[in-house]
This record gives sequence, structure tokens and C-alpha cells, in this order.
Amino acid sequence: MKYCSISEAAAKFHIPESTLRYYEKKGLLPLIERDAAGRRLYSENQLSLLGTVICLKNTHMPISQIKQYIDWILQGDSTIERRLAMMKQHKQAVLAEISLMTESLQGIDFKINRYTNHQSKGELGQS
Amino acid sequence: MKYCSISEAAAKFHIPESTLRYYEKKGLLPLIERDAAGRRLYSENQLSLLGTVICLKNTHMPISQIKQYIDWILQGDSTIERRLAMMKQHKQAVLAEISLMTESLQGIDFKINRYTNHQSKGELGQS
DNA sequence: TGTTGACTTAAACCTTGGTTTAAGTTGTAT
DNA sequence: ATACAACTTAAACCAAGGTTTAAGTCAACA
Repeated sequence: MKYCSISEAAAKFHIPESTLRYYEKKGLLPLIERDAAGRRLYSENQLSLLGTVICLKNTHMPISQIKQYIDWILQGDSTIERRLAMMKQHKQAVLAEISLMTESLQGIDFKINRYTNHQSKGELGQS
Repeated sequence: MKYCSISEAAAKFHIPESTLRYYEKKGLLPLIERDAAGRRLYSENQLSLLGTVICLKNTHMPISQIKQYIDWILQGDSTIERRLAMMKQHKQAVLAEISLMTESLQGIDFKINRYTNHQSKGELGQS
């Protein structure tokens, strides 16, 4: 198995090293090994786990909930049902958020149109 | 013109009254009138402006930038170009965020599939 | 008339999600 | 041997976005 340093892991995912240390302290990246000098070593599996953490973060899952998910992974197969339920519920939350954003985007497009086509006045000038 | 109270405005948009006061203090809802007793009165125009603020908030525009936008509205037609540019740029940011979420959703779907179909182990158990 | 209920204010408080700092250790190149 | 770069830690710090608190005002109802 190949290991990489914290600077390499940070570069791979385009995040600061400080964030990696922070996630580890929060329990999102457990069981990180160290070399003889105490420096972190990230295995392929841990980089893959980090990818998962970032995926959940990108979809706005709070850190406390990501930690719960990671804890369930650590507990093994007996938690698969709970993990599945969490992912299904999170998916619905993400779809709802995407819908809200998409809908709100129409309001923005409407403004772009007004400003572009009609040089109309805004809320305060509409008489 | 019809006016409504803070509790009615809060109910219409499903947000706490405290948030309405907070937005006003931050400059997102300027020129709110008061009755003889000092209570806020929201006009149709201001409810419409509040709708705009919430639309921008739903798409994750920071309060400082919403304030800039509102300030430009207050300054009148001379700022229409700037408002248009801001909305166009914001639209791109929103599209990028929706893309990222949609992409990350695939990672979540992948997990849902693994947990549903294969009872497979996660990152730490994949040997 | 007095006591609710809906409002007002300023200021203090809170959570989230990191980032920065200060001080120390280690490995490698000169 | 020494200096530099890459790491380590705990703790302090920060910004964003509200929420809560405490103390007060006012209108209407019993």
C-alpha cells in the first residue's frame, strides 16, 4: 500500500493542510498512521474516505452528521442499514436544496432580463 | 397601499421576526416605516424586496453582497449596469454550485447502491 | 385599572467551520 | 554543523449569520 504526506493529500483535494488536521481532530478521518517522526501518513483507503467526507461536505452535510456516518463505518457491517437510511435521507435533502436553488435562480434570471431588456426600475422605483 | 406588521411579514416568508430585525439592521431592508407606536410597517414594495433578499439568500449570496445590491437599488437607475453585472456573476456562481452538488450526489447514489444491492463494506473494510 | 400580548431596543450570546499562531521536532542539503 | 523546509501540537482567534435576553412601551380587553 502507498502512503502520502499531509501536503500531498491536501494538494490532491485542493484543501489546506489545516483543514485535514481539523477534520482528523473532529473524528472525520480516524486511524491516520504516523511515520517514525510523528508525521501523518494517508493510505489509499483514507484518501478514499476523505473523498467521501468532501462529497458529503459539498452537499452541505454538517460535520456532526458526517462524524456519525464515519463512526458507523468504523463500527462495521452492523450499521449498514443506518448508513443506507442516512444516505437516502441526505439525498432527499440535497434534492430539495437543489430544487430551491433552481427555483430561486428563476428570480435571478427575471432580474437579469429586466435589467437587460427593459432598463426597468427595481422594487423601490416601481411606483 | 396596504401595510403589514412584522409578525405578518415573518409568517408570509416563514422566517423569525428576529431575522427581519437583523436584516433591517444590516441594511438589507431599508426605509421600513413605523406606526405611531414605533412598530414596523411593511409595504407591498418592501415585501417584494424581502422576497428578493430571500431569493439571494437561498442561492447563498453573502449578506455583505446582498447589502451592496440593495444599496445600488437605493442609488437609482445609474447603478443598473452594476446590478446586472452582479446578477450575471451570481448566476454563474449558483450554476457552479448546483453542478458541484449534482456531481457529488452521484457519489451519494453510488453509496446508496452499494448499501442497497451488494451489502458491501465501506472504505475501511474493502480490504 | 391593571394585566395581557405584541411590539421596541441594544447588547450579549451562540454555533459552525474552519484558520492562525507560537513553540517545538525532524530530515535533508550545504 | 547548521540552516532550512516540512512537519507537529494546543490554544487562540475569526467571520458569518443569526438568536436570545433584558428591559421597556403601548393598545386593547376584562
